[in-house]
Amino acid sequence: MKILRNDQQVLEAAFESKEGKKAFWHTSAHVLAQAVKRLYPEAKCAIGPAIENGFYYDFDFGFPFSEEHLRAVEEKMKEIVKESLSLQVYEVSKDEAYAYMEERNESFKMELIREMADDAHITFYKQGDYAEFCAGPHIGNISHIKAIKLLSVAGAYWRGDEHNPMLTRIYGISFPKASMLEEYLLQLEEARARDHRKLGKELELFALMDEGPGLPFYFPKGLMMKNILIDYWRKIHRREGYQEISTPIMLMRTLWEKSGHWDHYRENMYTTSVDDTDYAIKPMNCPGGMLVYKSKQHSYREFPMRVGELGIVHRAEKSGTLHGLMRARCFTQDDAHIFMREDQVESEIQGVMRLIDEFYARFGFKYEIELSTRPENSIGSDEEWELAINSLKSAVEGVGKPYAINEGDGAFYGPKLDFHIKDSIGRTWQCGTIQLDFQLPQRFDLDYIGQDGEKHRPIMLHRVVFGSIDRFLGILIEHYAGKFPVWLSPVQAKILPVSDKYLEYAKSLASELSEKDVRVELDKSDEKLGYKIRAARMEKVPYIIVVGEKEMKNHSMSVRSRDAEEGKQDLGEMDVASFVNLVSEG
RNA sequence: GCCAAUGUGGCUCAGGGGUAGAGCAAUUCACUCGUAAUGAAUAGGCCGUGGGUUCGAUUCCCACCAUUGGCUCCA
Repeated sequence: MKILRNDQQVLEAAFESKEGKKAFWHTSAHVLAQAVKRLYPEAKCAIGPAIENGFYYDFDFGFPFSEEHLRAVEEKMKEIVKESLSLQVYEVSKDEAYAYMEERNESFKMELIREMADDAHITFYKQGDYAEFCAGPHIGNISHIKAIKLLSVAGAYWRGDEHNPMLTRIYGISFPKASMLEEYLLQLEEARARDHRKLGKELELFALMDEGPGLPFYFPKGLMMKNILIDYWRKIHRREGYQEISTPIMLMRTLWEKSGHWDHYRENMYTTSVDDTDYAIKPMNCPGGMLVYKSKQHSYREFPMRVGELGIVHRAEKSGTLHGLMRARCFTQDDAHIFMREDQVESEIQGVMRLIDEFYARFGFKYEIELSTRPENSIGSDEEWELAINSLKSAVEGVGKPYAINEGDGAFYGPKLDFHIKDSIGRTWQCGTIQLDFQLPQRFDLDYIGQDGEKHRPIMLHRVVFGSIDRFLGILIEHYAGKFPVWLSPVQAKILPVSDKYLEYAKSLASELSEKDVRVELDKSDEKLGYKIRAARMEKVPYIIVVGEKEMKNHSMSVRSRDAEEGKQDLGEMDVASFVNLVSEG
């Protein structure tokens, strides 16, 4: 066992744990507040917790807080840390605590204290001239904070409520070692290099234009990828017995009134009017799907009836929330509605779970499952909710997957299972969901003829696997950092003639490969081979094909793989058939 | 929607009250080339949009639009 020799080593060891980091960052947040109070005594402190990566503190400065102020605060923090102040802990009564904050005019702190029990003993942490009440824990001395970086300034509502005043939130991170900060900043850079908006532009996949905020334009390569994802989706869903429909992008107001969207979702819908009739562009596919179901009578013999729709939906998301393909105003959902009898619910849910499992495995995604239960403002009877939650539970448990319960986070019309995928740099994204819905079948008065010859109401579930295909593509871009697997690459191979003399041969090779369904591109530029290779590598094309004198003579090609790091980039000379094989294996 | 920042050729960015600059990309010419950048030349911008201040604005001020980082929201 390693023997720890001094405080700093103990601290560094503690920093390895989640709790250790939390204490370290929480203390850093206090130092941040201390620095702010020294520079701007009039500033009011709100709250300042440790977060997953670092810490933040909310202040009311009473003036616009800029990047320059941020740098000044960071410098002040570094100064304070050098004072090597120890943290003192003591308890005071509620009245004493209140008096202390009142004296300093800390109105947010006062509000927090007012809400505490009258006989509460309030713990204070104090370092030098700065003290505040806090549950802790903290590190013993601020001198352990060897590296500090204040990362950004942001607005944040007091207590997270948009009706409250907006405070200035300062985000920062700190470490017990300077090298750890450097490493962290490198990681941030890596994440930025993967940003799907940056790669989307560089790889010519998609773009967002000023003329359509949140409305993505797909370029040929991006649409190629989207279509590949759709082809894969269709193949698997056909195999699983899904039918596919398409419903109009715009429908009359009366439909949306019936579905409840006109009342509950109006502010997110784009509307228009034609011949004095109101229309809405669909924010969801379900109501259209209901009309398709109702267009004929159904029998229990058709059940479970799985109806998919790759529907384009539009939602008027608030301007500040838009984020590339991840949060857009227009996207394609891979929806499906499954109509069934009560006794089919569990096995249908398991079927969807297997499908999701297969899909995510295709991309190497690990995922976690969350079960969201009844929220406060919900509709439906207790029995319905109980049945629905129990079916979801027993379905998940039957499959043997672990899951977390997210109490009260279900949709107002039913509980749901959410699938959170984890990408290659550890970030999680909510994609798939399975939701039971009692509301729409009722609102649309859906029925089927049962074995007993009577009419019954079907049970319906909504489900998506990709969620939004566009968003999923964005996640894939970041997950693979643009180095897509061969089957997903918009260009699988790029042909580089050694010089113009071999251009004709390169062209004939290109059409030969295209005929064999290899997505191939030809570099016609009059440049040296080294230049073309560099260009092709920056495009992250999986295979680079070089053709010159030798290849022309042998009717062959020299293939080089994108994976140069492992020293296996040169795959040597091969004929068309072997290359086509190689590509189809990838 | 709210807080803060940003907006300069296709891209990445510099500049700055007197009418704009680099690198890459593009085009042309020469070279016809064997595994990460051949050389030279040319062209390309109403400095996000609209107002204002000024003899003069891309630069300063205001409004708007879009983007970025957050908050809120995310049926």
